[in-house]
Amino acid sequence: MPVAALHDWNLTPEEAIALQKRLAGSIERQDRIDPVRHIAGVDIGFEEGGEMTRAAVVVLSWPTLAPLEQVVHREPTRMPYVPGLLSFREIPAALAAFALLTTRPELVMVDGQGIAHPRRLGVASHLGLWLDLPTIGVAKSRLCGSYGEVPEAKGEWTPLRHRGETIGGVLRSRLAVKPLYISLGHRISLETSLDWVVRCLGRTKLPEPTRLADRLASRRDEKSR
DNA sequence: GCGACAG
DNA sequence: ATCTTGTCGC
Repeated sequence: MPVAALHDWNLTPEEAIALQKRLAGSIERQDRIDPVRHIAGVDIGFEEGGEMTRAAVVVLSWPTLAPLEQVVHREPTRMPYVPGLLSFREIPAALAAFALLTTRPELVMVDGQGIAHPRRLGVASHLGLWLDLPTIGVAKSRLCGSYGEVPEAKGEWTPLRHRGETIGGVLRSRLAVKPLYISLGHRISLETSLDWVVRCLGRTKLPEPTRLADRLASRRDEKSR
């Protein structure tokens, strides 16, 4: 169910932190999710030295992984970058991009952390609460937590732990390449999250939904259409 | 007190 | 995140 106060973006860092702690308590982590026919990949980045925020969303069909729809949205950035508060900087643009979609996906993969966050509310979790959809955090680097060696074979993973909890999995998505940091965002379990990421892997490091969103976002010349 | 620190 | 060319390798 929707959570109140998610839409407040004019917060002091202290207020944002307090809000994160409260919202983290609403994250659901069930094993089973509804039947999946559409998977969205989300990538949020910045341009013009951070002045502009750009959100790209690609919807793929499952199980073919064929892209069905894609949108890009740009808007002025409202918040500075503060480690741990990234979602407040990125989500406004992501929501605007989602509003442009005609398809409502059953599963969303987001570039960034889910609950693998100091207060268990990374951008994937925050977005999942807002959209009330199952989300998975697919990060290319670590925010917090520690882990042991990750086996070399594709699909292998090691738990990412923080303050006595398992907050995610460090996944070898491709041989001889730096691993991905996978964590549940909302309405899904870690195991199911890892399953879906592995199932969406092609020949590259990133799963198809995130990879296509990344690629779409970096095509600098085109506007949303 | 000293680092670390998603995008 | 972004600024940026070529280059090594499957």
